[in-house]
Amino acid sequence: MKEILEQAYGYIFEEELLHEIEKVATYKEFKADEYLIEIGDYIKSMPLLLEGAIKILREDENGDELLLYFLERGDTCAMTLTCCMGKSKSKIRAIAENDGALFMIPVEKMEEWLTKYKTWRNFVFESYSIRLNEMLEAIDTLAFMNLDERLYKYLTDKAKVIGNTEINNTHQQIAYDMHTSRVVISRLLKSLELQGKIKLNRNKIEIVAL
Amino acid sequence: MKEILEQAYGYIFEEELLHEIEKVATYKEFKADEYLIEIGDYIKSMPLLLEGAIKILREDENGDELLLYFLERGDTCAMTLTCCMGKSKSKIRAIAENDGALFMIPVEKMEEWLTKYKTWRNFVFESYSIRLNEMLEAIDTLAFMNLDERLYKYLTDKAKVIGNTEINNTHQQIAYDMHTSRVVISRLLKSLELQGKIKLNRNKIEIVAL
DNA sequence: TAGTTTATGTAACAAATGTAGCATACTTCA
DNA sequence: TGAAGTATGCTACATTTGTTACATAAACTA
Repeated sequence: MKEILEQAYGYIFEEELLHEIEKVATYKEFKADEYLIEIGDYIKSMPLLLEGAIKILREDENGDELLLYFLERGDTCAMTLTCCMGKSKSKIRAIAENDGALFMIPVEKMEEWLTKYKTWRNFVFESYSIRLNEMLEAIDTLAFMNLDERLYKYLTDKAKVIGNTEINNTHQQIAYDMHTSRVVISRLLKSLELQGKIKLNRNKIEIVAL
Repeated sequence: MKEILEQAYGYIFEEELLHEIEKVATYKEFKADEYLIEIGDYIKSMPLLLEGAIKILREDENGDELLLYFLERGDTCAMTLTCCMGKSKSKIRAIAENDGALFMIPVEKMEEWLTKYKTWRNFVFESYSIRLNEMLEAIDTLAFMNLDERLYKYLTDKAKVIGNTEINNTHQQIAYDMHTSRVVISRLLKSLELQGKIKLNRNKIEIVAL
C-alpha cells in the first residue's frame, strides 16, 4: 500500500503528508464497469485514484446520459470535493472504465490538510483547475463540434485513457455516452471507416492513426 | 468604498479580513459592454464583484462565441482563480452586462489569505463549487435541451440577472451569445411570442410570465 | 424629407441529426 | 445443429437547425 501511494503521489506530496494519508486512508479496489458513485449519493470521503480509469457521467431528468470526462491515476474528482465541502448530494455518476484502485480520504482530514500542507492545498486547487478545464472542453465539444468530430474525439480520448488503440465497445454503449442513438453512431462510424480513420469489427473499433 | 465592501461581503468575511481587503484592493468601475477580460490575457489579480453583472463567454478557433454564465454581486470568477494560481492565460472573455464596480485583489494576497482566514478559504472553495455547477448547467443545456428551450432559458436567466423582464437586445446579439444565427433566433422568438410567453418589439423582448 | 442604416420577418432550401423498421451476421447455448 | 439473443447495416423518412435571399419597417442623419 505504501509503495502504490509513493508511486502515484510520491512526487507531489511531502513525506509527512504521505504518512498521514497512509494512516487514515481506506484502500479500495474496483472492477471494470463498477458503479463507484451514483447520482444523489452523499459523499463522505474523497477519492484519490491510484490505478485504472473512471468515467464521469451526467444525467438529465429523463435518464439520458452524457460522458463528461475521464479520471486517471493521480486525479481526484473535483465534483466530489464540492460535494464533500458543501455536504450536498452528488450530481454525477462515476463508473469504472477498467479495473483499478483508489484511496478514500475522510472529509475532515481533507479540510485539515488544507491549512497544514501547502502541497495538499496546491493539489486540491490544481484538481479544481483541471476539472474546470475539462468541463470547458466538454462545452466546446458540445457547442462547436459536429457529431462526427465528437465521435472521433470520443474514440481517441478513450484510446488514450485505456492505453490501447483497440476499443471494445458496442455502438449502443457509445451512443449512451454521447447521448445519441445507436443508428447515428453506426452511420458515423461507417463513415469514419470509409475515411480510413478506423477499422470496424464486432465489439471492436480500431483507431488506425492516433 | 468601505460601505460598498461591507454591503457586498460584510456578512461573509470577518472584520480583520475586510480591513485587509480595504488596504490592498483596487476599486474599479466599469460601463456596460466594457471588455473586462479578453481571451489570452494574463491575470494578475482576482476580481470581487461589488455591483452589476458580468457575462462570461467562451470562444472557439473560428471566433464563434458561447455564453457560459453570468456573474453577480458577491461572485468572483473561478476561471480567474485557476489562471491566477496557475499563472496561465485566460480561456474566457468577460464583458460587462451593465454598469458596475469591482475590487481587484493581488494574487499574492489571495494565496496568503487562504491559510490565514477560514472565511476566505470557504469563499474560494464555494466559488469553485458554484462555478462548477454553473458549468454543469451549461452542459445540460447544450446536451439535453432544444434550441427553443435554450432560448427561453437564456431570456429568463438574463431577466433575473438584470432584474428586469424587459430585455433590450437585438436578435443578432442573442444569436452570438447562443452560437447560432439571427434567422434562427427570430424564428424561435416568433414562436415563443405565438405561445404567449414573450412580447416582441424592436430592440426589446418582454417576458410575459416569469 | 429623402436616403441610409439597422432590425426584423419570412420563404425556400440545405444539412445534420433522430427515428422506425427490418435484414443480416455473428455468438451463445441448449 | 438450430434457436435465441446480440450487434451491425441499411433504407426511408421526420425533425431540428442552419443558410441564402429578399422584403419590410423603424430609426437615424444629412
